[in-house]
Amino acid sequence: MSFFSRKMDYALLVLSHLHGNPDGSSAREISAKFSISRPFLANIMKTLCHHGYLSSHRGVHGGYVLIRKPEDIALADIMQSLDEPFHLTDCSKDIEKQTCSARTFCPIRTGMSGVHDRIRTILKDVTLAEILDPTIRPSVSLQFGLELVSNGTHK
Amino acid sequence: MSFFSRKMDYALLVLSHLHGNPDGSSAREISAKFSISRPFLANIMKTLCHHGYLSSHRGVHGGYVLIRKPEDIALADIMQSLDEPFHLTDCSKDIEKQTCSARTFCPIRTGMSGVHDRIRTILKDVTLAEILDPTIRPSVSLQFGLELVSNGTHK
DNA sequence: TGAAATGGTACTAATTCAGTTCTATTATTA
DNA sequence: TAATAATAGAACTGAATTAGTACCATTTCA
Ligand code: FES
Ligand code: FES
Repeated sequence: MSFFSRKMDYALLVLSHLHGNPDGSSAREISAKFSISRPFLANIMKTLCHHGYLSSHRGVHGGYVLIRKPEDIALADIMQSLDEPFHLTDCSKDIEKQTCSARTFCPIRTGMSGVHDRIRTILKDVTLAEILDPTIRPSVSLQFGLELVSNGTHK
Repeated sequence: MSFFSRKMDYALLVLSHLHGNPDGSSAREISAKFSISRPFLANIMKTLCHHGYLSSHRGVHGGYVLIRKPEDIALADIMQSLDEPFHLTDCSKDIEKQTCSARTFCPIRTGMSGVHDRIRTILKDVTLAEILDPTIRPSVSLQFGLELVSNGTHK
């Protein structure tokens, strides 16, 4: 299984396409362009509209328009709207409610929580704007820095 | 669905437990300690043994021993051994083979590839050693730095 | 009035995940 | 030497999730 569901993936295509088409576009157009099942894509676009990413217009020349700024749409947001919030393991959900039976003696609890946070930081940090134009983010160079340091100390 | 499968999660518990028990431990012991289905856990341990993380000893006082250094076991390795290598989307697999039909005009191809790399970097970078003792890694402080910088320029 | 779009909901099929089952082999111990 | 407790290996099943359909209603416009 992929990390991102197809809904998530298709949603990013939709949002990106609509960003390039400020006058809007319909489910038919987008499904044709990317060879995606039309009714499936239509459902996804309904959901995106419902969550305030798109505005809709019915009728013959209807369609959807992107109404949120790409900089304000984080991957974590889309994920939460379409599927569910990110969590690293089953236990991650439990931990907040403190229901995991192993929590008092679990040898990986703290470590996993750190990994959880690192990935969640990426998902909250990366926006549609960066997906559209990966060069705009300073975090790219920072990430390379991180990679070099860790190789130096660790390998 | 969680990012890590249960197999992955249980494997980390197994490896951590065995690190704390250098004389080894059996599937029975570990399944009892963490309340995990014994045959399921046994399968996981077989796989870990098969991939060279553990050595096994049959018979009445048999069991498994951790034979790889925690610093040399990255999350990406375990994931690959138990499930499949990390990939962000269905297309991520295709892209290497260049079979994705949208690849020539896909508006998110480069951006997604960047996200893919960032997450994969974490999975390759974080080892069992860091899971066991999250304070040992310099990347923790670096990560906080990254968070601060990105908040400063972006929010 | 008919075609083309979204709105809403319920349903189905396919796939994956989680867990089981069974038989064989090895080693210890009484 | 027989019972027991462990791993080895493979096939199988049930449950859950994902991916995709189907249907009908409503809106808009030509
Ligand atoms: S598995 Fe739940 S706290 Fe570690
Ligand atoms: S979806 Fe395959 S290249 Fe973008």
